[in-house]
Amino acid sequence: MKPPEDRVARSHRLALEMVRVAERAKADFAAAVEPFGLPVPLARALLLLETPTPMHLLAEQLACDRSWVTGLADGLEERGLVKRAPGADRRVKLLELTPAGESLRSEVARAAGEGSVVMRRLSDDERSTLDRLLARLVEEPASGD
Amino acid sequence: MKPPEDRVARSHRLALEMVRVAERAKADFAAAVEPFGLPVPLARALLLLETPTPMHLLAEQLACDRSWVTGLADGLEERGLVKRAPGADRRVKLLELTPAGESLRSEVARAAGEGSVVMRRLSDDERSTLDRLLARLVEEPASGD
DNA sequence: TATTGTTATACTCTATAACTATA
DNA sequence: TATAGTTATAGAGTATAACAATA
Repeated sequence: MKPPEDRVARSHRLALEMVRVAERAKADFAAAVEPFGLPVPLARALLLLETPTPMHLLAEQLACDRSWVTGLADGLEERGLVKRAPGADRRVKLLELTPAGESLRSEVARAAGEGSVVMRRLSDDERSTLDRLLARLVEEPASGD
Repeated sequence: MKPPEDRVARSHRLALEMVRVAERAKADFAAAVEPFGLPVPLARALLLLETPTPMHLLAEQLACDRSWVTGLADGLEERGLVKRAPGADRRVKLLELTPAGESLRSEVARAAGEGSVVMRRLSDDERSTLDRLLARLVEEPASGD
């Protein structure tokens, strides 16, 4: 009865550490983005807008509600970074980066990558290993997981 | 100028995946804890109280403000899971598990471990590898990081 | 003066529900 | 009838500021 308990306890400890690292990653992101004067949720959205994107699809990518995206779009539009463009289906609005949005997006992407713990603390090999493990952890459950 | 950009972009992607996995881990924790009828923040605190702990130290372990700990202590006390005991320094209060708190704590710890993605998706070897990588990512920066 | 716990209040990120205009 | 975006409101999880007791 001891060995199974040990695996369980260790798994819990690792889960906690994953959360700690993620918090670190978020803090790094916030720090990397701060010089641009862009609130974090807006920066997250900006990075996803490499290509014109229907608002409901952005909601899906951010794993949030459509109503939250309305506010994000407002914020980005106020700053002149995106514009709402009509979609083929007239219910749909596309969020499309302005030239200012494009250039800010690439600056923010670079800063976010360079500022990340993953960049600063791991070697290329370690990044490959981590990549593989994370893929296991986020992959869709096969039938009956 | 291309290779460095690739490493940067990849690091950012990995950081995003860490966050996704952590969110998964949190959702797993919430699901594991839900049957106990204990709000998540209270469950997190409970798990840290293996031994009687000054409130300001719990705040440190949870990486939150002291004022938040007051509410957590209230919640745990209302449920009969901890009691506030006087410390040596009379400003300090120790949070100490009651017998009910002890037994619930070990049940919750088991459920949280068993419910975690890390437990369900990874082999023992993979857990060891992950452990090593996470340690690199959370370790204190050596002088001049 | 500095620190512990407390209280009241405010803030950030996000969800829910109800609305409108299309489909 | 169902879906896209909007609006107003509400909630969870936290921080901040000011305070009393103690060091």
